[in-house]
Amino acid sequence: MEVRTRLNRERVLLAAVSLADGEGLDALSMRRLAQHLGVVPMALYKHVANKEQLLDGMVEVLVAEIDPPLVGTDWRTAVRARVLAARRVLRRHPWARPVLETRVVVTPAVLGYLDQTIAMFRAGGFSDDLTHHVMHALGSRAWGFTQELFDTPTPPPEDPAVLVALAHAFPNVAAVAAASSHDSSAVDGGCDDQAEFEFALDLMLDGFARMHAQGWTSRPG
Amino acid sequence: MEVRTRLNRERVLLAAVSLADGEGLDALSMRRLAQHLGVVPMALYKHVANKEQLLDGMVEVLVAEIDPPLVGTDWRTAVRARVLAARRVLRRHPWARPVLETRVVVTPAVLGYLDQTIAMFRAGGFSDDLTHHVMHALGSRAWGFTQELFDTPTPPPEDPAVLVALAHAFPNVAAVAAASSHDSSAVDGGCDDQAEFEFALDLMLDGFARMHAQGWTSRPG
DNA sequence: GTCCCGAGGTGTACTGCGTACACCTGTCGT
DNA sequence: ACGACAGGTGTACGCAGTACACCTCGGGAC
Repeated sequence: MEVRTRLNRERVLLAAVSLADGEGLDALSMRRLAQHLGVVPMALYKHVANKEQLLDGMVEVLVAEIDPPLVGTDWRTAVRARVLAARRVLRRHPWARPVLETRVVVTPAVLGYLDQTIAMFRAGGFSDDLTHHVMHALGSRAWGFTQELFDTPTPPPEDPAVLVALAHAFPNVAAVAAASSHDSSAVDGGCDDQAEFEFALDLMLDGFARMHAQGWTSRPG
Repeated sequence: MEVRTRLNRERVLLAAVSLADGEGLDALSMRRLAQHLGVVPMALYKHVANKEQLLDGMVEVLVAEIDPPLVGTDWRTAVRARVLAARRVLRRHPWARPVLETRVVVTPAVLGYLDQTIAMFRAGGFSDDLTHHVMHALGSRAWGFTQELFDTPTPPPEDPAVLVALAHAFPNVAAVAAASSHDSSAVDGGCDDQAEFEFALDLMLDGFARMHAQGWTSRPG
């Protein structure tokens, strides 16, 4: 179509991100990506080794979008802000979660992010031992997402009779679901993801603070 | 080969589980599954609607393997035991985590599991409100797994020079990794997944207990 | 005993995927 | 002016999931 500037790794990665943003992860095939770039599929392989490395590269782009760490605050504020910053990025790019979940090699960009997060705990006086456990406990929450029990929160069935039957078969689920839809923060019977996320995050941060204060050690001698 | 008994949904699901157990999730294609059953691929579609529902069915099989809930104990013991029971099942079936992560509809089997777990909190006197938040906070941990930051714990590079360079570039990661490999519970420089899991689980259960004791409510009025 | 009907198994075919491999082409250092 | 080589091309292969038309039995109704 237009004047086709030379391809390069960055152009490929940005196009991939934009395609995944716009049309979803399923639409991101090497073929479709090439088409978007006005190029033949195999041309991409001159810039990324394979699809796996394309996805790795997309994660690089992602990480670069996360706001830089706060400086000059206590560990808790810093960690909380950083995690929520990561979360904002992930929410802008819905494809990011499944992609992160399936990464298998740790790229330097990812290592850099982890390093900065770890640095916050260490700067806050956490022992390396405790920091290690704490990072594991955070798990994917350090990226700003949680694996929910299920993605779609039980699409309400058309037939009210079905709903009644469900409520009968699973009374506890029903009761709790009812409680959550009375919640003021919820929009329409669903629940507020952000509030749930922060609830759990603060729960963990509280726990971390307490253990830190008590001089916790993995060797309970 | 042998006398081919009639196919049915259960035989298909069990064969799928066994194939995934033995050869990994990647090897589980409709074609290969059919082959294992001595049948043509399209025959499977008489018993499951499509691959997605095959995977849903495999989760049913999984859930059925989880030990039944303890009765007559406090909520904390019951929840802890149940989650660890789920974890044992998941560890027997490495394919289960990625499959659970990608499920999109909630089948009755899954709802049943959730219902039982929710019941434990409610029986322990948790408000429906708190129970709701607590279940979200548990997230995938209720299934006995956590999304780790990355799967393979940084395969140690052959070249020691690379390792030194990495340690230089990411000093905090390096320090914490070093601390974890001194840990007695770790085997060979890696870290003990089970210990990390229980650490985080107990952290959350502690938090839950504290909030419950304080009569926590989502309306901080 | 005959017949038919429907559940269950078959065969063929389509689209789309990732990517190997051989090839062409335009640019730049000499 | 030329050769090398980075970057774009074309063709092809194997594997996926699955639509659709077909065949084949085994068992109930008469």
